[in-house]
Order: sequence, then C-alpha cells, then structure tokens
Amino acid sequence: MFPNSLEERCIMERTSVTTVLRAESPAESLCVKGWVRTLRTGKDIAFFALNDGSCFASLQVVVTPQLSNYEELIKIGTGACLCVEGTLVESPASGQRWEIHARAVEILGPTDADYPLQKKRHSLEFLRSIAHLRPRSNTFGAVFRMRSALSFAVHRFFQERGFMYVHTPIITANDCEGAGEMFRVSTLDAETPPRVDGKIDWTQDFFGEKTGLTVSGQLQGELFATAFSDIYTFGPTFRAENSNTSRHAAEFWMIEPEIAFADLADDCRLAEDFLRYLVTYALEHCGEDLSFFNERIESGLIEKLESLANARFETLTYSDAVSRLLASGESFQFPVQWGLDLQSEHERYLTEKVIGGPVFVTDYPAEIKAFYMRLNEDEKTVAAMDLLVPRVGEIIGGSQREERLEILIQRMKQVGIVPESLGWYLDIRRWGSCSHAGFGLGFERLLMYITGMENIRDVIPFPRTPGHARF
RNA sequence: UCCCCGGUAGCUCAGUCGGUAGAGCAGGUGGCUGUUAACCACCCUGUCGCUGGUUCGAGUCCGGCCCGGGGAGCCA
Repeated sequence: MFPNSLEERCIMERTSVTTVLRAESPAESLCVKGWVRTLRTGKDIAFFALNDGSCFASLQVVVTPQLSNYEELIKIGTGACLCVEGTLVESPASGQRWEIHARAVEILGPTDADYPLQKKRHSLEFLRSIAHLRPRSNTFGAVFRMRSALSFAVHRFFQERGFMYVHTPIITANDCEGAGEMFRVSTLDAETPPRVDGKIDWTQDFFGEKTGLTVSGQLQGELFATAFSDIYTFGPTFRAENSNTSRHAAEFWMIEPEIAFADLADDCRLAEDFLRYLVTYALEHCGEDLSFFNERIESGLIEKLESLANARFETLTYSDAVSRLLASGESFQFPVQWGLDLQSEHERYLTEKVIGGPVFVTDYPAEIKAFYMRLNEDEKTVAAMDLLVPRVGEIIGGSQREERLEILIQRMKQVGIVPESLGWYLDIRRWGSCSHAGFGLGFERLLMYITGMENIRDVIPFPRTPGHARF
C-alpha cells in the first residue's frame, strides 16, 4: 500500500516507549511509534515528546533540519501520530536520561488546530466531555494503566490461593435481590406490549419471565462455593438507581469472593489479605503512575497506601462502635443510636479518630442488613462486616451467610420475599448445606482509593450515569 | 430525587455600582534557543447556557428551563 514507507519497514520492529526508557545502553537503530504530547520547534532543532501509553513518561525525540521533511515536521500539532526511526543516545540535557535522534520521521496521522487536548492542564470535567480522547492525557493514562494492573492483581491474588473464577450471569430473573433497582431486559415492543388484565404479560417476553441486568453475582456465587469451595466473581454490575453522586455509576465492576467452610472471622481475614495485597501490588508495580497521583491528585497518597499496607486491621462490633461514638462527645449531623445504620460521618470518625487505621465493624442489627446474613445467637444481630478505611469509610462489605434453611425462610418472609421465588437458592441449604461467607468490593471504589481520584466517572473508561451513555 | 454552587473566546478564568467584553494558554505569522507545560513580538478568536421579564440600557437584576460541580438519600 505504501511501498518502502518507513511505517512498513517499522512494523516488525516497533519498540515501546517503556522498553526504550529502560534501556541499559545506547542503540544504533530502533523504531518507536506514538502520539506527540508536547513539542518545541525552532529553526535548527526541534523536540517532540512522544507517548505511546506504555508508561507514564514520554520519549524525547530530537529532530534537526537534516531530515528532508523538517519543514513539514515542525508544523505538526499536539496529538499527531508519528513513526520515528533513529539512534538512542544518552541525553546531554537534564530532564531525561535517554532521547532518540531521529534519522527519519513519518507522520502517520496529522492533527489540526481543532485537536482539543493542549499541552496544559485541563479540568477533569472537560476531559470527561471528550471521553474518547482523555486516555491520551497524563491523568487518564495513569488511571487506566492502573485499572488494568489492578484487574490483573485481583485475579492473581485469588488464583494464587486456589480460588475458582466463576462467570455469574449478566441477565437474571431474580427480581428480589434487594440490592437496588434493576435495568429491564426485554424484547417486548415498548410501544404496545402484550397485556393481561391491563398488566404487561411478561410470560410473552424473550425469557418467558421478567428479567433484568444483574445487581450482584453473590447468590450464584454461593452456589458455586458449595461445589468448588473457594470461588470469586469479577464482572460488570448494573444499578438503575437515579443517584447522581461522585461515588455511583449505573455500570460498574464488582469483585465477590465466596468461601465455604468459613465463618465471619475467616471472611475478615480474607478481606484484609486481599486489600493489603492490592495496595502492595500497586506500590510495587505502579510506582511511576502512583508518583503522579501523589504529586498532582492527592498529596500524601503514597504514605496513605504504605500505612495501610503495614497497618494492623482492628475489629469492633457494631454495638461497641455505637458505644464508642456515643462516648466520644463528638457532635454528629446524624443521630447515633443502636438500631440505626452508621452514616458516612460515623464510619470515618471510627476509622480515623477512634481506631486510627483500618477497622472491621461486625455484627450489625438484623433489621438494617440483608436477609441472607447469618443470624447470631442473640437473635438480634447478624454476622455482617464492613471494612472501614481512613478518608473513604466503607470499602468492603460482607457477611457469613445463613446456612440454616428454616431460619433463612423465616428471614425472607420477614422482609417480604416469597421463598418460592428463590427456590434454587434455598436448595443449597436443603442438600449438603455448610457454613460459608463472602464479601463484595466495588472495583471502582478501590481504584478511587488507590489513585486518589475523587469521581467514579474518572476511573471508568466510558462511564454510564443517569442521562449519560455516550461514547 | 432533594439541597447548595456554577455556566463569559477552543481551554482555564477575570469582569467593580446595570453603561455595550478582557487576560493567560491554544491557534496564525515572524524571531530566537539542547529545549523541558521553552521564550520574545505581533495577529486572530465571543449567540456572555437557553428563554421570558424589569430597564433608556442587562454578562451583571428577577422568573422558568437546560447542563455541569459539590453535598444528601440509596448503595458498591
């Protein structure tokens, strides 16, 4: 197509910027491809900062008028895509160790004056409005490299421990999981759906019943835990809540391990190991990106993460937590009283002031927790746990599950769920039931904690929130 | 969904008491430089979110709507 073009000659031997920057010695000839972040041009010399996303740093390309297309090159704009072939040498100037002296530069994709990204600081809101271009910015480059690295770390943690990865369904007919509003999945004609007695006849829908997008893989996860002992899910989750906050999205990714032959203490130990592993992984493998977040996004971030990685995780019962809050003398906006759920301000006070580190709050009143959590001996509380960390509050929520059939049925009736509608879930308790436990971690909330980003939309490649499904 | 704040050039923002719109960056032209978000000079850039109203006159004051941000609720 382009015979003898530089691009064609380079295809087999492109070197990533991250590889080039890790070089031990100079190289006579190599080829890099990427997008121009900033450029400084002059009559006798020009500098391009070339970035290919393989790492945070850009590679300095030095271009001189000896190149036949020099006049054309110094007219390119930020964002142009280049193929550069040249010599890798140690940089004589400060600011970078290596630079490439170009022998040939081909403009693979030019830009024009309309290219929205400039070599200046943009607001996160503006970048969000051009979600298709923001991965080329420093901040989002770092965020999405981090997202990829931590996804891998999640799998590595569980796989190293012999957990089985299970794909729970995206489409589900469980309308009573109680975890939030579901998106409807239907092939019925929205204009004129079939009706019986004025009501929509879902039996004529694609699946023969009312279905929606999953709000949690936990129930199916429990099934697999009672066959494979230790399992985890890690997949997309959907909530149709009209909540417009910096911490909620309509589509997000959730991690839900489920372990058989385990009680609440085992569950807490797993959650502690997991969080410590992920934070340590980030510190060990994402140093360059973390330094950027530490400098530009959240000052003190690395110190916060190191402190968590080395912290002792305390445990406090809900009853003790309420007593400690009442005894603190602190005036809170929301009331503290046994039986009421802890508010965000209470959670942060507990982890930041009372404990001064990560803390599990356990054994909540049954009335404020889900039906599947195991009823304690006192018959007032359930074996639930929330892991609270400084600056964020709740980051993990889990429980030991109710494995006793009669008690589970009773709890379902109390909260208005028809037991027959979840017959398949009850069957676990009917045949070969065993104690089991698990927890849920919102992947984006973890990312927010580790990167310091304050809006959930800024850690999702293409965020979906009420009124927004563009790109 | 509720409460608070905001919307001015491509971007970030200023705009006094209501008197007819401005700076930096980006873009263009030229100069200069082993440069580091380079620098210097000149040039270009506007439906002041939309819509009604008050006024001789509205970016500025008032109502409605749209969009964005923060907080709350719900939760992960």
